[in-house]
Amino acid sequence: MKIERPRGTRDFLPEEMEKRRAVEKVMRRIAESYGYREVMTPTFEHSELFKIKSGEEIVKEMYVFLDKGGREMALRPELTAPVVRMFLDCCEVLPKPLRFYYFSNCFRYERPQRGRFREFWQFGAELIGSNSCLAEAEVISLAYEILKALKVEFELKIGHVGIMRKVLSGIENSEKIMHLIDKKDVENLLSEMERLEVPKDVREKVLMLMDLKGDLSILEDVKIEEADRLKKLAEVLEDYKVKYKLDLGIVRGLDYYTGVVFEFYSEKLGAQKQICGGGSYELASLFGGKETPATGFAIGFDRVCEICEVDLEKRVKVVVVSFKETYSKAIEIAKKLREKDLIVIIDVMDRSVKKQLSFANDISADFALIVGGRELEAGEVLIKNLRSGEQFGVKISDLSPALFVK
RNA sequence: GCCCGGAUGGGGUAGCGGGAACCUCUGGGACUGUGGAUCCCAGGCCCCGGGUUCAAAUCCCGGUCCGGGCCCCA
Repeated sequence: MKIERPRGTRDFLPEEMEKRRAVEKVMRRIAESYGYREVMTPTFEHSELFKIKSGEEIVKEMYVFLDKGGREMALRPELTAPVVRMFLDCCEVLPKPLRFYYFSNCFRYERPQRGRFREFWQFGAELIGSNSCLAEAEVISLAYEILKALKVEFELKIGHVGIMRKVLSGIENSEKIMHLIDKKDVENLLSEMERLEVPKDVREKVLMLMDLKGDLSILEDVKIEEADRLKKLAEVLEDYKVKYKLDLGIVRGLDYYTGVVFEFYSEKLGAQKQICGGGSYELASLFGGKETPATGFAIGFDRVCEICEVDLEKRVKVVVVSFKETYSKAIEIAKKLREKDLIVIIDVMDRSVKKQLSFANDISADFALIVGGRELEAGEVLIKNLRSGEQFGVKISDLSPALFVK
């Protein structure tokens, strides 16, 4: 019986890994250029951590298990909660603000489909300790620059939970309304507001705000304090040269969001269009720590990999071709060339010269270095350019990486 | 959790009640010191379990996995 890969997981072959690593490298470099430093948290946490953040129901969507001590654990379904937990465990006294980034795999027990897997990767950043719109703008700019550097085509939508919350303040059970607003489910929204006996002026305001989309000017007539915050944020984003679209219909029902919320979308994917999401939140006090404002985002790494373009690092690949009687010399030469940063591959199948060259061709090597007995007598080896077919002898003492330039 | 479609050598496909075929691939050889072409030899498959039938890759049921969508999306 063959053992199969678990549902919703993937194997990555070298070609794909090379792209993923290249993408990862771009993300890291940009995050670091903003002063963000990498952190890493455990693959699993007490399931309680995620329940506190997202509610009891998410247990259904998590990989939960009891450890041998009977503790209930969960494979992390996301990284914001663990990072905040880590912050409370050991970083509360570090100079604020803290700038962290992370890149790790996460696990969710969901029905897989395009762009959605049970094991997936998130790249994200959290700026902890500031609640200013300058902090929010920086975080948005970081996500924006990363996606731009990867040549992703996207749309950035920015909203603010405070505005809608203000309008709905005093209305009981407003989470459901917020949820329906986020879903853009107008029909059910109307009936729900009717059921909750929401005053007419509030209903009209909700519907009006929901449809407000566009640039700064849409906020002109919104006379709510929180709108001024969004306005200020928008102004700073102009300085960052970030192109965005305000959308007050983006809300999010969860209580820990405190202000700005934003989402990046790409039309190149299927049903799972969102490639990045984030916002300002206050989780520290939920987890039993001192109230601490923070802003962060998480990029769906797998989705971005599907639609982005990166330059792959090209290292010169050389196959050292040898004969039985020259094999030990070939190893010696291969060793030297590897130290000079070339990729050097040597036969381990006791193959004929023909097969070794054929193999070099199959793996798209750039050069073959033929270590032959006749040439060795003159202290030489042959370098063959596998693209052009050109071949010439060179003294072993003169072997330098410069000879292997495509 | 729900709906639709699918699963045939390592990869891509044909067959859709009665001989499992093709392309590619992998290893070796023709050619024992020179790759890409050609030819030869070898390797390996009907997703799993049950049922119908004289006979199942083929029809039926259940499961697993994949793809698309719904729900969800922290």
